[in-house]
Amino acid sequence: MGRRSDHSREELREIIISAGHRQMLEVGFAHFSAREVAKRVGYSIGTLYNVFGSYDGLILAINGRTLDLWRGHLETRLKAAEDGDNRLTAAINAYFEFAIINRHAWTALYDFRLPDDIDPPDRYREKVAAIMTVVEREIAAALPTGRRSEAPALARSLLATVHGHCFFTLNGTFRILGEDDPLEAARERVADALAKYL
Amino acid sequence: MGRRSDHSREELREIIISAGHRQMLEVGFAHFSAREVAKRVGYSIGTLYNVFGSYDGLILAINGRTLDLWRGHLETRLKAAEDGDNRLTAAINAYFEFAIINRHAWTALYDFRLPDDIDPPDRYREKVAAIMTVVEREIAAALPTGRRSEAPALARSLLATVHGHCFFTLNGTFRILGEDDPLEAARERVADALAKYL
DNA sequence: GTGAAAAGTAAACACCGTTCAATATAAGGG
DNA sequence: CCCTTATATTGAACGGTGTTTACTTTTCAC
Repeated sequence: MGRRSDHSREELREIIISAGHRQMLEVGFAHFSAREVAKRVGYSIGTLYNVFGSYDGLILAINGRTLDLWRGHLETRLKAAEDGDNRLTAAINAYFEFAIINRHAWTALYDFRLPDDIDPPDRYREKVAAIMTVVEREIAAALPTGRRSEAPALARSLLATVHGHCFFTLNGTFRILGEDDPLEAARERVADALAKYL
Repeated sequence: MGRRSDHSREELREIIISAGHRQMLEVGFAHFSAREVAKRVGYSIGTLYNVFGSYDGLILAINGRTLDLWRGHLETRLKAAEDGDNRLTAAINAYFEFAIINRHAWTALYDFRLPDDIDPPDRYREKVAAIMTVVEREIAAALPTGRRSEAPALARSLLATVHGHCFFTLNGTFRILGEDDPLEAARERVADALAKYL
């Protein structure tokens, strides 16, 4: 067959990413299969390769979708935060909440690694940076006006801090170690880091 | 063939784990192959399955080896720390150092996930707990005598904190975000958490 | 209409984890 | 020493994977 009248290339890309993302949510990175995605969208495996170039390209697109949704979730929760709420607490909660609800897709963000000598495409980097921007804004708002220049570095470090707690929650490490309130632990670490600015 | 006189079952297990660990170091989790390990040790793929039961069993054994080496590295560095050195700084440095030197093997600890409904065998959990014990001891020593009971929870949380920084360093997230001294950032977060005890 | 460009196909390839009937060796009792 | 039994080991077979590529079909501009 040749071009199908019902989908432009851009639409097809979107369709495949949606189906792929859904499959990632269901089966997780370890059992994800490009062939299975092709079967689901009713195209041949060859077409997937024409559109995404490689398996890695497909995964990057799917993980990119997850990053978009994650940032959206973060911003929604922050927008819904009432005045007087601790916005950083809301952000940390949203971080965990998204990861837990979208367990397999979130995990895939870190299960997948590009070859050592290849770095992620700009589109992907921008999505990561976009999440960082949200966090940075909140950290900056929590700092005294005169020390806002420290926000970027602190935000990176606190993102890593929260990530560590979230990761250990989802990969079972905290279960082994007997930690039963990792969310509270993460909030405490963030509070500790901000305490010295008061 | 039948039993080979030169290796007991226990020795064979050891030989396969060693070769497997070496291969993991070289090619990483994504390109790791049980068949390739079998080829390297000169046994058939069937024998590997007799010894380890499954692919997951083999990976667990190899990751267990990595955990053993990691704890050893930690303890060696702590033993070498001079009096007056900040022992926690030494521990954090050792954490990063091991992960960077053994990049692929360390990463495999987190790339691999058991099926959702199966939890790791006791032997594996004990190895994770053993590392935790080392960290806990150091955290306890850094706390005022009266508050040592808080050490376990704090140690878990700080382990997650350092892990987050180390993970973002090795998976490239920090490169995307422009962080160029993640080790220092991790040390600061640990210091922040301990500051309130002074 | 016609022909070039775009879109789509699926067989072929080389790998993978997994199983299992067949086989080879070792150990032990008579 | 032989024969039995338990153990150790094999490798072909199976169904799956990502990837390539020669091929066909469709679309669209002229």
